[in-house]
Amino acid sequence: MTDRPRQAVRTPTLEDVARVAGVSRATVSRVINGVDTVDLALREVVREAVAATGYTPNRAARSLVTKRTGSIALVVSGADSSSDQVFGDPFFGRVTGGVVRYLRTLGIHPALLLADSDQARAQAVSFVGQGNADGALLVSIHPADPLPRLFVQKGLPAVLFARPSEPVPVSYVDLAHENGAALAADHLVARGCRHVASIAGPADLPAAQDRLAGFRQAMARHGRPYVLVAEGNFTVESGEEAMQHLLDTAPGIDGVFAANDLMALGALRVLRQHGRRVPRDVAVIGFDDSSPAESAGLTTVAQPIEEMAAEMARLLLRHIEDPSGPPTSVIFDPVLVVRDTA
Amino acid sequence: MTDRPRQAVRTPTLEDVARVAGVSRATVSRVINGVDTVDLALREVVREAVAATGYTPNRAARSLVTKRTGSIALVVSGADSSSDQVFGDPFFGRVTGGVVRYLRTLGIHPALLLADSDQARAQAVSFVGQGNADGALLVSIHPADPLPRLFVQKGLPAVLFARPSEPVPVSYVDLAHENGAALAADHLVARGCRHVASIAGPADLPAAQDRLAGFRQAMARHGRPYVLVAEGNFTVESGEEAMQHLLDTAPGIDGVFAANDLMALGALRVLRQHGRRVPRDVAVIGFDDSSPAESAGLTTVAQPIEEMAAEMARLLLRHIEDPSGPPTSVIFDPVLVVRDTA
DNA sequence: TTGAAAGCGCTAACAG
DNA sequence: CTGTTAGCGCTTTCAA
Repeated sequence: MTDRPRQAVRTPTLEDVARVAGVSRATVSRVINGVDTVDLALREVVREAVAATGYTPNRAARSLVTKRTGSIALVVSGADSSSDQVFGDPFFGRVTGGVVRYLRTLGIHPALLLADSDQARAQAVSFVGQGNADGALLVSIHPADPLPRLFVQKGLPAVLFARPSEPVPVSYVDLAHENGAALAADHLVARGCRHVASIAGPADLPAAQDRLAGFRQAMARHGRPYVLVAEGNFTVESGEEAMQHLLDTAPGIDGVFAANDLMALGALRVLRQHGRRVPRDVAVIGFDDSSPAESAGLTTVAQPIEEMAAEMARLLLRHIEDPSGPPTSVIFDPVLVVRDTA
Repeated sequence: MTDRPRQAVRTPTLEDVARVAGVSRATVSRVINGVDTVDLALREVVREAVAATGYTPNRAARSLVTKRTGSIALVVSGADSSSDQVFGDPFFGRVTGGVVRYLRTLGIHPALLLADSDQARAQAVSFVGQGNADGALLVSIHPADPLPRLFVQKGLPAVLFARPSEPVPVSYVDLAHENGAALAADHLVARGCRHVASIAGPADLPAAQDRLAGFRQAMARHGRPYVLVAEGNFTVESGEEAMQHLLDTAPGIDGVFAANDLMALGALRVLRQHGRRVPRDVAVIGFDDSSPAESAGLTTVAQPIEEMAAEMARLLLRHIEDPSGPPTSVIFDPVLVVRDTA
């Protein structure tokens, strides 16, 4: 209690630990970094010294010599225009939550960037290019986002959420969209639906195409090679129009699979306007398990977003660890969430 | 085209710039950092050398000597339990967006932390305590969050969104809740409402209290010193119950101000169940301008969240710049968004 | 006004 | 297996 340091408490350094432990700085460094060529006894001594001094590595100093920052960037890439509310989007929210929760177990906290213009994209690239982060997690709303390519071209470690629409040699996590659609198909058939249709998403979206293909294949397996399809653009309105069109074409429809929840919700509305009871007359299944789906009681196909986000981070860390490793993709299986509409 | 460097392109350092400019490292450093004791001519020479080399400061090296990181933490502090979806919350989304957009103009990208447990809070504190960030932006869902105090106790720069429920000597931005409530009161009165009631928020929430007080005061100014009040807890259900209670007590009600949108939505539902037409029979105003309010066409009081977020960042940066400055608060004025319900 | 030199705290050869 | 030594790239006295 008598000999406090004269000045404001100086953060302990390696030097201090070394002195307390009676070894050299290098040895302490080795112990800290888990190099296993250190005598077991010394290891213990050092550990105690670390505890005694309350030492924590200085990241700047370490970073200066290792050329690594130990942190990563989470780049959220909305559409260039309507990106006003990107961060409020529950999808981004869940991805972000998954990433943050996983990374903090490793003591790392991602830097958040928004890439909603060419300038912002350039900024994001140079942010990690200049070594402010060791790599980037890229979460785009648009599969044709130019950002992935920019990172790959500079040789910067990056991992995407969802396969890009144009092939880029980069790691990503994605959903087995076909399987999700198959889940919906199986459920509809099991319910006894005999006249099943699908509201598909935009043709330029890989995910939308996969969902449609998966649905068709599954229906074919059930002996229904032909499926009536109307195309929407993932909005509620387009879902309404598509449903209207479907009804005009085939009034006897008793099952609908929409490629996303919003369109399913639109379909629901039109169906009810036409006096169809859901699910009794017509069963409806969406995709995404978004929050409107939940509040509307929509049966839907869910993706394990948080797990996918964590895996994304894991992949990136591995890439940073071993930059020569090949691009990898990890595909997750969806789950059917049965609620009131099917 | 002939003399490329033999190895992978080395990032240019101060040394390189100095050589090109024909001056010392120190001079370049001075120019970079805007020290104005440098000869104008030299200044120009250095600038050209910087441009020629494509130099960018190495943050780790700079940080090592200045003891500053040049980055800040954005700590999102949900309730300890139900924080599953914090990042999906549109409120956090807007705050985050505002912060990110403002900071990126300064080339800084916040590290995102989630403080949803004592351990996570400790981690957040030590993250900035150990110099991984120069300060923290604290966005709590709960005004009694212990986090602000933890930061203040350690003397770490922090700025809050919203005044804490217990006084803590810390800077914050907040809304003039009273004024917002007054806006609602004025609007109701101007519409001709004669029997006005309010659904208040939880009594332990400063904001809720301010809203109620502001509403009462404004009504008093309009010669209506007495206002019927029912208390809710900011959920839709509590809004329903409160409205039911209000209707039981005073069936002649023709105007309702709810302390948040969710309760207003609940009120709306009950009102309609009872055959009241809105806004003809009863006018309803909410608070927050949340997205459900928008989709429901609810008239509501909006806060300029993005601007508040930007100001929060500005305050923090100023604090980091001058740690001796006193805590400051900046209060923003709300705006009435008139939609269909009043 | 400018340069030389020290040193921030750490890791990584390289000897021993 | 351990210690010595040399920097990583930058800012900042201190002299000149």
